[in-house]
Amino acid sequence: MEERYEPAQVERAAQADWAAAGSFRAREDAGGDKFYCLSMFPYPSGRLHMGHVRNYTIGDVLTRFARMQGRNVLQPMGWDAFGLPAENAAMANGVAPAKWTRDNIAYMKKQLQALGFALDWEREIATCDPSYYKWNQWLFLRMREKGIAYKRTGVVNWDPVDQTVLANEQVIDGRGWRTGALVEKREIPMYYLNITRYADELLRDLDTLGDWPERVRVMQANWIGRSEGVDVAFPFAANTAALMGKPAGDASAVMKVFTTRADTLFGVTFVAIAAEHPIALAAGAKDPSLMAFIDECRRGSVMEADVATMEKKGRRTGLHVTHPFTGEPVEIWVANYVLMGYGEGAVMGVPAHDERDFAFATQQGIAIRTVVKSTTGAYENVVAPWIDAYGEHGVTVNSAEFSGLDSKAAVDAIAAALAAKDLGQKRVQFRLRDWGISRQRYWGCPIPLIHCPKCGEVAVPDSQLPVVLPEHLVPDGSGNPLAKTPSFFECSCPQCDGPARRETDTMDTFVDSSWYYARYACPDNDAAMVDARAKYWLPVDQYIGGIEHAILHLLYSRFWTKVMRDFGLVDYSEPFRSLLTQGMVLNHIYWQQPAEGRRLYFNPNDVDVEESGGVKRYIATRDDGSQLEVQYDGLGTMSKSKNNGVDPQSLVEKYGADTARLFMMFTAPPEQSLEWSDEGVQGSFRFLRRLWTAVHGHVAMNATAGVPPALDRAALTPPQRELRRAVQQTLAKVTDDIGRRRTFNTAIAAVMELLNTLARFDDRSPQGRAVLQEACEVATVCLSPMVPHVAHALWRELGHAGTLMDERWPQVDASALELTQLTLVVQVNGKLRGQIEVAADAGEETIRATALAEPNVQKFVAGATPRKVIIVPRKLVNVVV
RNA sequence: GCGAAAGUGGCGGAACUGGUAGACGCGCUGGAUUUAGGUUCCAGUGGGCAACACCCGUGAGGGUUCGAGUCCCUCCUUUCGCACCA
Repeated sequence: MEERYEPAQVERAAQADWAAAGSFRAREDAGGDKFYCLSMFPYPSGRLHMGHVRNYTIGDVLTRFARMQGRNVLQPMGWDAFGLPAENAAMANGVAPAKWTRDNIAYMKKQLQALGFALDWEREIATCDPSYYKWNQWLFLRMREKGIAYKRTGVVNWDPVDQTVLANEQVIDGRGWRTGALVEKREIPMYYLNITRYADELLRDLDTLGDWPERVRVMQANWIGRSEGVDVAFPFAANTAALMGKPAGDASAVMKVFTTRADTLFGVTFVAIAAEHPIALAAGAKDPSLMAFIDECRRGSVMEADVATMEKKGRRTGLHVTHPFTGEPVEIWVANYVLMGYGEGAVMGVPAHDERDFAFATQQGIAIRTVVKSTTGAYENVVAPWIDAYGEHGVTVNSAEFSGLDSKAAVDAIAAALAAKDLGQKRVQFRLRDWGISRQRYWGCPIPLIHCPKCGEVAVPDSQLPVVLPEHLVPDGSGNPLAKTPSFFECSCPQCDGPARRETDTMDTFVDSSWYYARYACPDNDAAMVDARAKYWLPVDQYIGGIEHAILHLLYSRFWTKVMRDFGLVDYSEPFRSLLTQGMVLNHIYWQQPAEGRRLYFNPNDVDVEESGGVKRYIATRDDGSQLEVQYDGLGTMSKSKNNGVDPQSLVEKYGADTARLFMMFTAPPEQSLEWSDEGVQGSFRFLRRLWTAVHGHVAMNATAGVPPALDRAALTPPQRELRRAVQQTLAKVTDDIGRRRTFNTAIAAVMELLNTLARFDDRSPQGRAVLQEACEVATVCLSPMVPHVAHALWRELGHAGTLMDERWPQVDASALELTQLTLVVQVNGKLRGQIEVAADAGEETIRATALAEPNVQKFVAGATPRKVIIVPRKLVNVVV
C-alpha cells in the first residue's frame, strides 16, 4: 500500500474498475426494490459550476447508499440544451448555438465523469436532439386537440430599436440590454397551455407529497392561490354607456370585477382599470392627456416585481359606473397597478379596508368609507383622521340591509342579493395563470403548426414530426432568425397543399424540462414518448435540485405529468415522490464602478483583504498585474454576472474529486446555502489524508503481525469494548444521517470523531487489531457514498477482493451499544450544577438520592426541601427548590 | 410590494421529540518535528474572571415553562421566488 494518499492515481484506478465492471448501468430486470434517483439536469453553459457539483454529489451519495442497501438504482443524466445563453454566445462569438451547445456538452460530460458520479450514461439525453423534442411537439398537438393548448394574445417586453421581444433578464432598469432603449409592453399572439384547468388538482395533490419540503408545498399553494370570491358587475352610468356604444341597462353594459371581500361592497368609492382596458382606450381616444398617461403605463417591463414596487399612479376618466345596490355613481380611474392580464383588468376600490386602495385614495383625495368594524375592538380607528386601512374581517356597518353581519355572512348575503339582480355570483378564482409557451426565439423546440391563407392554422401531421430546427443559423439580436429563413418557414399546407407559412415561434424551455425525467426510462424509443420500461422506473423516487426551482419548474412538471396521465401515457399523478431542495452555493462579491459603463465584478480569487486599524481594504489584482481597490458587497450566489464563481475543474485537478465532494457534503447540510471557503477545502483534503494514513498504519501493522483474527466479542478488554462501541455508534449514526435525515455533514463529522478516537487507540494484541480492522472497515464504508474513489482503494487495501460498491451496507451490532453505567446531568432550578454516575437500570429513588447527594447540588439546594424533582430518563435530573 | 425560508463563537456549522449550547471542521495561540517556509503531530481556544467555582451568552424586545437556540407574539436583517435566465 502506498504510504501517501495520491488522489489522481486512486481516482483513475477506481474509475477504471467501475467502467470495466459496468457498475453504473441500470437494468429493468434486476429485480428488487427500484430506486430512481434524479438530479436536475444542467444547462450546458460551458463548464460545471459548484452548484452542479453540490447537486450531483447529493444525488450520488443517495444513489450509492441505496445501491449498497440492495436497491436496484437508476441515476441518469442529460442536458437542458435549449435556451437563451446559446444565442447570446452566438452573438458574442459568431458560433452557431448548436455547435456551442454540443461542444459544451462534451466538455461537461468529461467533468461529470471525472467527479466519479455513478451515472448511467447509456440513457443520456439532450433536449436539443430531434429524437427528444419530437415528443414535445407530439404532445403539444394532442393538447391542442383537447383545447389544453390554445392561442390568444399576451403581453411581452418589446425593444423598439432592435424590433425584438426581450426576456425579463434582458431588461435592465426598464431598458433593453443591448440598445438601451426604453422597453415597451406589447401584445402579441401566443400559445398557452391551460394549466388553470388543473389548478384544483395541482393544489389538492400537494397533500400527497409528504416527502416534499413543507416550504415548497406552501410556496406552490400560495402560487396557485385559490380564493373564493364574488364576481360583481357595476352597470355603466350613462356617460360610460354612451362612450362604449352600449345602451344603458343592457346586460353587456357593465364593468366586471372580482373580489374576495364582497362584504366591503358598500365601501367602494372608486373603480380602477388597467391602461389597456377597453374603456381606458376609448376614453383616451377623446382625451390626449389621458392617452399620454396610458402610454406612460405601457412603458416599463412586464415583470411583476417591477410592477408591484412601482409608484402607484392614476388618472380620473370622468366616467362612471353605478353601485349595484345604492345606485350611486362611482368614478372610473385608470391606474398603473391594475394589470390587464389578471382577472377582468379592473378592480373595485375600497380604501377603508384595503392597504393598496387606501394608499391610492389618500394620494388622489378619493373618499374613504368605513363599512367593517372590528369585533374585538382591536381596531377602532375607522373614522377620520385616517391612519391606515382595516383589512381584517369583522362586522359590517353602513351597509344598508347588510349591516351588522359578520364578514363571512355578509359575503354570502351580498352575493345572493347580487345574483338575484343578475349582477354577480360566487366564483372560485386562482392566482395561477395559464402557461404562455411561445418564444420569439431561435434556439428552442419549433411549435409544430402551419399557417395557411386558405385553411388557417393547421397542425403538422404526426407523420411529419419532428419539425426539425435548422442548426446552422447565427442570431444577431434583432428578431427571430427563423422568421428570416425562408427554407424553414416556407412550406405547403398539409390540408390543401397550397403555399403556407410555418410557425416560427419556439417553445419555452420549461416544456423540455417538464418531462425529461420520464424519457430516461426509454431514451431510444423512436415510436413512443414513453413505453413499458417507464412503468418499471417511474415515478422518480428521489428528485434533487436547487431551491430556486421550487415553484415554476416543479409546478410545470407536475402539470405536464397530469396531462400525460390523462392521455394514458403514464399511470401516476405526481412525477417526484420525494424532493430535496439544495441550497445555493455562495461566494464573496467584489465590484468597482468605472467612470463610465457598468460595474465591473472581480473574482474573489483575485482579491486580497488588507486590514489596518480595524479598517478593511479590498485589493484586486487584474490580469495585467495592476492593482486597484474594490468594494465588498457581501455574499451572493455564485454567478457569471457577479464573477464570483469557483471552477470545480481547478479543485479536482489540485485535490481530486473526493476532496471536492467531501467539502460540498461536509460544509453545510444540503438544504442550506453553502459558503465557499478555500481553507475548508484544504481541511477536507487533510482529513482524507489522515484517513489514508490511519488505514496505512493498520495495514502495515498487519503486514508484520499477521492478519488479525476474527473478533471474539466475549473476550474484549474494556478499552477494546469502548472502541467497538464507538465504531457501532458511528455506523448507526451514519446510516440514519444518510438514509433518513440526509444530513451528510453530521455523518462525516461522526466518522471524523471515530478517526480521532482511533488515533488514541494503541493496542497491538490480536483482538486489539481485530477491533481496529472493523473500525477501519466501518469508517471506509461509511464514507464511501461521499468519497467513493478513496473508499474503493482502502477497501482493497483492507484485504477485500471484491468491489466496495457491490458490498452490502453493514448492520449495526446493537449489543455493542449497551451501557452499564450512565452519566446524568443534574440541574437545580434549570441551571446545570453537576453530573452523577448511576447504573443503567437504577430506579427513580436511587437517581433522586444520588442527585441530591452531589456536593455542588447540595450547595445550591442549601438545606431547602426540594419542591419537585424532575427526572428525564437516561439524560437529566432537575431539582426545583 | 407579495409569497417562502434563515439568523448560534473570529468563520462554516452541531444540538433530531422543550432537557449538558458550541459536536466536527476552519482559523488562531502555544509546543514538538523541520535548515527555513510549508507539511505533520500534541495541547488550548464563546465572553467576563486569579479560578475547574460563579456570572453572562443562540439577531432585538416581550411571553409560556421546573427548564427555551428549539414553542408563541412584535420587530430587524439576509437569502430564494415573482410567470421570457435556467
